[in-house]
Amino acid sequence: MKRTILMYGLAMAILVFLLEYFEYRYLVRDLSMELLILIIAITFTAVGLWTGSKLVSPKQAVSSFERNHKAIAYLQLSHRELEVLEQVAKGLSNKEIADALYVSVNTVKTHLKNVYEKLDVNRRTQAVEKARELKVIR
Amino acid sequence: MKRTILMYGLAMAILVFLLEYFEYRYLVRDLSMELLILIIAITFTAVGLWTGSKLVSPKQAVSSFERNHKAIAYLQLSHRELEVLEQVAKGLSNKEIADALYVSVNTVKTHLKNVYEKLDVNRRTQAVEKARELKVIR
DNA sequence: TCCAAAATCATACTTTCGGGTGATTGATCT
DNA sequence: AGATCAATCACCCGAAAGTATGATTTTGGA
Repeated sequence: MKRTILMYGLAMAILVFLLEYFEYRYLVRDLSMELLILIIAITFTAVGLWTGSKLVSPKQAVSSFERNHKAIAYLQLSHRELEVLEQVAKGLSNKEIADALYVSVNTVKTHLKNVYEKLDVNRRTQAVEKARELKVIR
Repeated sequence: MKRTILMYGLAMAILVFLLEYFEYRYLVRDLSMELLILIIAITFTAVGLWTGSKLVSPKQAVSSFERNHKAIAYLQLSHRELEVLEQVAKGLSNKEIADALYVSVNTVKTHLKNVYEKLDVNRRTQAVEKARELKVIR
């Protein structure tokens, strides 16, 4: 980002210098003033476009998921509850989650029960829905 | 898109004209040649940036969801099955889906059974997962 | 018009979920 | 030392979800 801006500054300085020096000194008598301006205009439009694309494209390239820690804190979701919720989102059954986390099914159920309460839902599908909306899970 | 390009062409023509006419005719003796070039360069860099943002931003502004009709066709998902799947993704229960679509719970179950088979899963949560991956549902 | 696919519903059965209640353990804070 | 909370597990029960099988009606094309 900063680098792009620096690059732009540098490129612009060089271009100004080159245009000034070469075109002004040697071409100004051969080329018409209109044509010179046109060339400069096109050149810097291109520079602007290029710079713009450099500045903008990273934003859309990154698949943006930033976990909403504020929401998690607000909802008072514990670490374990969050883990279980993530497994649910992957489509696992309680049994599978239990095996994955090395706990009993009953523990998974207890965690899920708490999650449902905190998210104010009463089904795993709704919990996943809501957690996604709140950017609590991917 | 086409409009933006047209706008750019028009703006550029006007700017070239203005710069040519006013600055060249009246300022060229007051301003140094270097300064004139600098002004033009900055102006068209700005134009380039603006145009670039106009051309690029729509892509990222639109929350891109294009239903993958090929996947639907490949999976042989019927219209009704897709509808049920969408309701499931919203977190509704079979009963709620039945009410929403004016059919019996048994019908919903039958549709879901077919969906599971076609998606090669055996739970609603997995079905939603997979359907999302395949861009079959939002 | 006829056929195949889609849509509908039913019945029966098994498994999974969700809700309720209660209990133990370990860590942290006061 | 006592209070608090996260994490763990158990048992029960009813509701929901999923499986299997079969049947009827609609409907869109050949």
